[in-house]
Amino acid sequence: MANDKEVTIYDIAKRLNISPATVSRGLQDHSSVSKKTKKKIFDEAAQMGYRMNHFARNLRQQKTKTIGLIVHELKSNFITSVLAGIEKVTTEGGYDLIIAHSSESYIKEAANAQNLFHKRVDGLIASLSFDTIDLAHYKPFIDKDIPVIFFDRVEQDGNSTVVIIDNAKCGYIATQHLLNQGCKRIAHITSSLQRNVYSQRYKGYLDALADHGIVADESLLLVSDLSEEASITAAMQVLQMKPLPDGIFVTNDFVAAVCMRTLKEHGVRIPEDIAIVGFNNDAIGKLIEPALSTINYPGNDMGEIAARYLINHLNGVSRITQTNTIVVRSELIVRESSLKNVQAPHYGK
Amino acid sequence: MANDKEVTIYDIAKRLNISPATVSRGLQDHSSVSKKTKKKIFDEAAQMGYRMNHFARNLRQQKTKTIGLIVHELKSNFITSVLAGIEKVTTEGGYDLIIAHSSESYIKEAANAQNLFHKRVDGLIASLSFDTIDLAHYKPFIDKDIPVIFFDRVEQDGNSTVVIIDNAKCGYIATQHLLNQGCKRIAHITSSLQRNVYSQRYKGYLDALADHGIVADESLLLVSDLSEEASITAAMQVLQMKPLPDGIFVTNDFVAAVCMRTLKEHGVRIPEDIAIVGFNNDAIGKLIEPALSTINYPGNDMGEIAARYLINHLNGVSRITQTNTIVVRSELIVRESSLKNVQAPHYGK
DNA sequence: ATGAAAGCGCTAACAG
DNA sequence: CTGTTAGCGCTTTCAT
Repeated sequence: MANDKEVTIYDIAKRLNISPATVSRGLQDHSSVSKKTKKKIFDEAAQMGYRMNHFARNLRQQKTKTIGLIVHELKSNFITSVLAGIEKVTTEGGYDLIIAHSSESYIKEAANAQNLFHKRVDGLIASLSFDTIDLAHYKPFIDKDIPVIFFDRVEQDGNSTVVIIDNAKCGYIATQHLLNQGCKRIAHITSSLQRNVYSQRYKGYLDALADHGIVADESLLLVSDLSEEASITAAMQVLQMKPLPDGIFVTNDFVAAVCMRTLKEHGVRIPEDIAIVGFNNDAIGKLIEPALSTINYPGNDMGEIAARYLINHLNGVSRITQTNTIVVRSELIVRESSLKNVQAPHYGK
Repeated sequence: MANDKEVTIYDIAKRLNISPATVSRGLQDHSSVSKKTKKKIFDEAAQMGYRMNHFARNLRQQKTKTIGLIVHELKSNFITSVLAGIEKVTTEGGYDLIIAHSSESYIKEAANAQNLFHKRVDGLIASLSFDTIDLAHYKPFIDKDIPVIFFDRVEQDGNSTVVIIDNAKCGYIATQHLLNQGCKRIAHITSSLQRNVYSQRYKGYLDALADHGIVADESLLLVSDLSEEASITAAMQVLQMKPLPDGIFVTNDFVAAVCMRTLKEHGVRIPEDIAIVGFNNDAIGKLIEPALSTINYPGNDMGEIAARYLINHLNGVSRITQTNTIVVRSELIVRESSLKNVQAPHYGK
C-alpha cells in the first residue's frame, strides 16, 4: 500500500456530503460547527487516515509555525540544556524548531540567519558567536517584525529582548567567595571580552577586588578560547606567575577542570595553594578531585523562558517589546576546590 | 517598512516582462532558459529581495524537504555529537531537521513518531528508548515508503537500515583488556539488556570471559538506568561483593566516573584493587583520576553517515535497501584506570 | 527558449 | 450553522 493517494478534506467532505469548508472548520474546532457534524468529521478523518497538509495551511495563512534557533555550538552541556527547554516548549506549542549552529563563527552565524530568514521562521532564538561584532544579520528580521530573542550571549543594546543571568553579579560572588577564603591574588581565566557574558563576569571580578581594597593586576587576566589546549596553556601561564596566585576564577567548568589537572600535575595543591571556582555547574564538577566550586544557572529554564516568551508574543498573548531583559536566577555552589580553611561541606551532591 | 508585501515570482516576471514560468525555471537553473534571461532573473530577484516560498513549492511538489530525528535523550555527549553530524549534512543538503526527544519513554517515542508522520517528514532518523519493545510506531512510515534509519540503539530485525558500532566486539576487547591486566573477577555494570547496545556489550563480555576459560558469574552483572543515583547504588553493590571484583567493565563513562568516585570514597584503589574500563570516550574520562580507559566511537561520523545515507536515498542517488547495516569503527583507549601493572602511558591525551 | 493554464490542499470572506 | 468561491506562490505539462 505504498502509494495511496493522500486523504484531503475534499475526500472527507464528499463522503459526508458536506462542503470542504465545513470540514476545515470542523477540524479546527471552530465554534460555528455543530457538535454532531464535528464528531462525524473527526470520526471520518480518523477512519480515512487523514493527515493535515501543513504546507497548504501555511501557504494560505502566511505563517510557518516554525521557530529558528541559532547557537554558537551544539556540543556544550549548557546549550544542550537550553535546547531541551526550548524543544519542550515549542513542541507543546505546536511549533517546529529548525536548529542551526555557527561553530563560533560570525560568518556562519550570518549565513544561518539568512537561511532561516529565507525559510521564513515565525521567530528566532539566538546566542551569539565568539567573534560576532554586530547584529546586522538580524536586521532583516527586525525590519519584517519577526521577533528575535537572544539568550546568554547577547548584545545589550537595549533594542533586543534578551534572556540572561546577572553575569556581573556571578563574577562578583565567585570572586568574593575566593576573597573570603583568604585569597589575595586572584587570577581570572576567561574568554573573548567582546562577549557580554565574559566581560560582565570580568567586571564583577574587578568590582569584588575593588570592594576589598585590592588593586587589580592586569597580568592576572588570561583570555583564551575554551578548548582543552588553550586551557592547558592558561594553566601553564599561571604556573609562570610570580608570585603564584592563590585563587583562580575560571569562566567555564571544563576549562577549570583541565586547569586543575594541569596544575596538580605540576605539584600545585588545590585548594591549599590555589583555590578555584568555575562556572556552569557541569556534571564534571562533581566528578573531579577536589570537587569544583562553581556558579549554577538553569539552562533548561532559560530555554523554556525564551521559547515561552517568543510563542506568547507570536500568539498575541503578550508583546515582547514590553519586557526587554529577563534575568534568570543563578547561584554559587561551594565545593572543595575553593575551601581553603574550613571542613569541606557537601553542597550540591 | 515592517509590512512590505512579499516579493513573488509574479512580481519579478512583471518587471522583466516575461512569464512567471520562466522566472520559476530560471531560479531553478533549468537548462532551457538562456543565460541572459537567467542573469536578469537572478539580478532582479536579489534586487527586489525575493525569498522563495517553500510552502508553495512543497505543496506543489509534495515533498517537505524535512527530516525527522527521534532521540532518546538530548542531554548526552554522544547524542549531541550525532546531532551535530546530522545537522551538518542535512543543512548542506538543504533539508530541515525536526528534532523530537522521547526522554527514554516508549509512549513519547510513539507520540513523536506519529507527530513527525503527520508533519510528513521525507525521512526519519531514530534511536530507540530504553523501554521500546517494538517498532509498531514506525510502521506508518514503512507503509508509505518513507525511509527510516536507526542508529546506535536499534532493533536488528534485518528489516531496517541501521548505523551502529560492533558492540559485541567492543565488549569483548574491553573485557579482554581487563583480563590481560590480570583481572580474574570482572563485574559488568550496564543498562537494560533489552537494548541491543547493552545486550551486545554483555555478550562480548561473556565471550571474552569464556575464551579465557572463566565461568561467568551472574552476580557480577549489575543492570541499572544511567543516572547518578543508580551509579552510586551500583558501586555500593560492588562494594558488597565477596570477594571484591578486581575489574569492572562499565557501559558508560559517566556511570563509570560516578562509580569510581564512590569506590574511592570507600577506600578502593583504582586500578590496583579494581581496574575499570568505561564506554563512550566522554570528556570527563580525561579529567577524573585516574584517567578512564574507555571505548571510543565517533558519534559525529555516525550522524553524518546516517544523514548522508538518508539524503542520498531521498535524492535517488542510492537505494537504502541495498545496505542494511553500516558498522562504524570503534576502538579501545587505554588510560590509567585499567593499567594494573604497567607504567601509565599517555594515550588519548 | 518561452508562455498559458491548471492545480497542489487549505482557509476565510461573504452569502445565505 | 453551512456552502460558494477565490486565492496563497509555486511548478509543470502542453503548446508554440
